[in-house]
Amino acid sequence: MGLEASYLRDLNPAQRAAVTAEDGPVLVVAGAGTGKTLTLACRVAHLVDRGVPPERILLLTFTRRAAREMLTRAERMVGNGVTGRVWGGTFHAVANRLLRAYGGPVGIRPDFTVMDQGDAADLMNLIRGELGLGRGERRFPKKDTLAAIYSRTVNAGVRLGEVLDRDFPWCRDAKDGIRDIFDRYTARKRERNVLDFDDLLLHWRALASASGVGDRVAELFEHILVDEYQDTNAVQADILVAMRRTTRNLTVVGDDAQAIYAFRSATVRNILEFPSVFPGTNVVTLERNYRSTPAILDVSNAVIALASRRHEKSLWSGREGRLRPRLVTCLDDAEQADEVCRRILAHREEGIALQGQAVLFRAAHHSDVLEVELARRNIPFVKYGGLRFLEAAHVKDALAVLRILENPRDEVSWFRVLQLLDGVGPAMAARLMRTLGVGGDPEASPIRRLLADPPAVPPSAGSDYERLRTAVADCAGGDESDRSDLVPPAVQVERVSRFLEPVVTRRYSSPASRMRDLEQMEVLAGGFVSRGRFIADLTLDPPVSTGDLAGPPLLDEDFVILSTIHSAKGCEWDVVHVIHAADGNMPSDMATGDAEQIEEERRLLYVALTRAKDALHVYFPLRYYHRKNPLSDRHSYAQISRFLPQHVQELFERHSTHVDGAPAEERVLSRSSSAGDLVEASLRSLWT
DNA sequence: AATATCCGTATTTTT
DNA sequence: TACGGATATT
Repeated sequence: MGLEASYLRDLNPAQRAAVTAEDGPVLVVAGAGTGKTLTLACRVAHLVDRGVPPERILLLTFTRRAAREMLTRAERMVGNGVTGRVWGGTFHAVANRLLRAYGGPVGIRPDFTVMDQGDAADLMNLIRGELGLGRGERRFPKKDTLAAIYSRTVNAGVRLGEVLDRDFPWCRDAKDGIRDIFDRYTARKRERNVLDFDDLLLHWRALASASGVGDRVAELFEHILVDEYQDTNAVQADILVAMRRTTRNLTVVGDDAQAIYAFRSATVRNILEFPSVFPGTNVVTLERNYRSTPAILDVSNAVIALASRRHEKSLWSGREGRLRPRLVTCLDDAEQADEVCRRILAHREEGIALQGQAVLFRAAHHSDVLEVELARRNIPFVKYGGLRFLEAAHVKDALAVLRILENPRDEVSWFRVLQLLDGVGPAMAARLMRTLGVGGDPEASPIRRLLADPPAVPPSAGSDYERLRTAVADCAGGDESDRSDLVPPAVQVERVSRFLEPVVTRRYSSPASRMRDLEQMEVLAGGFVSRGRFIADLTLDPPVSTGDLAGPPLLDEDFVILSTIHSAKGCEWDVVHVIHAADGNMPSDMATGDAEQIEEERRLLYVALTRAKDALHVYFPLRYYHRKNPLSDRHSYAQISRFLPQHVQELFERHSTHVDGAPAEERVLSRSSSAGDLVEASLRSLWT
């Protein structure tokens, strides 16, 4: 055995087997906290060490953040600056790059723009309106539903009828209309030179499967590595098969117990069937957990043990410590927020920085009350998941202006931009678009017409309109030919912000913080030389948070992470607080349709619990107020999550929040007015 | 008559 | 945030 790289010495035998596996297909089944990231990073380092050119390695991850992290770790191991040449990123980001470079032969123009989910929904809505659907006496699915049906249909490769029957039964009657919308939707994207997220995958598959160019693309890479394989869908699996037609060097890593993206058509079949799709697969299983204490692992194992499909591996902890996780019963959401804040501060007193702590929840709005409480106590936080930077209305407004400059045929963006003008609504916007020639003749130049021969607008819109024209003129480089790249993207964002400022002030609440977001956007744009690249990158890898209730934390400042469980995938913290562990929230009422959905919700709780290294707190509010009137005392009682039955609860240390010495259960009794169901509910919380 | 605007309500999870 | 429905404004 020759000189052994130092990074190999620190691995356990299973990890080392995965890292040093021979060429050919490798499946690494890696339980939570078993050093999966380390193993993958090591394998990249090992391949580079063995002489594989870094630019011939493709590392596919679930987020760009994950790719960056792994390549940084690999860089520390080999330390010669070459890992920067590895192709790393999400399936979507890599598709974007490959299609621009090699897509010609399959009919892709290199200057396509990328539409995100929201844009796709907007285009669906536009078409829905054109076809006059939804104006009849029967209800017709709304834009977000249409986008969801479409995405599910193409990603799962299942016929529309089946998708409707299985997942959207209430939309079955609208099938004909939906088909018409989908027809127009695909035609429209093609005309406008636009790809949505699903197209990126579909066209990559087509590109890789094509003869000729497909071979060239497949041969770009000697090795392909895929993280979070349990959360890939059928199209992504097809892409890998097509990309591995000449060499079979493919390493996939995943854990079927952590599959939480079935709603996006991901299927664990990809993992289960991998060895039969790629015969001769070397299967390595990682079962030793380095992350969590034994007590935390006991609870996590107990939760996943109840899954209907048994999982093969059982995690064991390599760590010390038997401090039990805490299960805390609270009176309500407010008291839960109060208690979480107290525990966060108590841990900080013990020396665990805020950065080492995270609060996890099922749905983005579950942290609303907590966010207010954190702000009140001046505890800084950053929220991941939920309303993102790109979903904020003012950011979409700015992006829409950039989009019409980039692609003057982008009618969705025109429609949005024109309605920003004071006194212009949908009808006036549509008329202006016709006058500018947005929808019609591909040769028409709406930008030129806007500058040279502007249509009349209502007096109220006058000053907005003039500022828009100034911004467009500045960004377009002052004449009709598109010399956009002469004006740096950051300057373009600044010009657009100037147009938007009065609009933002007039239309939105807290305009100051929104203008700060636009400044943030300007900073982001500073890293780009091309507007097109900036827009595509922003769409594929948006910044993760907005919310600045507690002020935007500076990089060197300490802050708590608030995150949806989905966004917490792959992360770990010293202390984890899981809130709203109530039935209806976990599992979500929205996901109790069939057994498979409920199983996914169970795995979601499992993912949340296994993020914790040293301490775990699970909180359960007893009562939920009805939304209608915050002043009224109308409320109902929750049950603890069905995934935490008695014998699992016994693995926790149980607590109730106390105020004036009375535990939450007793205060419910003393405060409540009507007896019967209240007594029953509060008693139930004692033994369920 | 066409639009704008206000208000209350419901909102899963993400590339 | 985005909708539906009601009312206000041009």
